[in-house]
Amino acid sequence: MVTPDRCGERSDGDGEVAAAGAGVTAESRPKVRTVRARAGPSDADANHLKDGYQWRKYGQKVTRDNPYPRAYFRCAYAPSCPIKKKVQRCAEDKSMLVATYEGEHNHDQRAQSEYVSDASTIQQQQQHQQAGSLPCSISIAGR
DNA sequence: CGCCTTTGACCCGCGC
DNA sequence: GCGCGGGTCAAAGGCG
Repeated sequence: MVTPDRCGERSDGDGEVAAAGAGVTAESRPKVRTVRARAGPSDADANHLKDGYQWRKYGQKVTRDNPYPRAYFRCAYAPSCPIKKKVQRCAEDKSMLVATYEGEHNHDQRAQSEYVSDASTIQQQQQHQQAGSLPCSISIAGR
């Protein structure tokens, strides 16, 4: 897809859900990471948004918040993964996808090596996540 | 043969 | 107490 600006929107550190770190403590800051990714008009990006993990779609529902259907994904690589992923489009920008990651992965992230050419890069990505700044791990732009 | 995707229905929780 | 919304699970079909 023509999405060179992979980090065009950046997740500004859970700015959507956590409402910025302004006085936000671990209590008001659940393990929810909201990542905004630019996707093409095609649903292919939303249906197979590969962030480095294997996801299995387990449901789709249309909410009143968004005129577009919201997709629910679970980690298919590790059934015991407590993480949950919700993907929905921007009501104002159908070309933008909002991925909400609830929880953390319970298994190794080696699946990410599929899209990362260097193992050391994985460590950098993990460090970035720990730091709280999501480096736009979405690789939809790679398509 | 295996895995993944899609649709529908059901259930639970919260709000008024 | 009732209603609405959201979320999850299950089954079937299709494709690789």
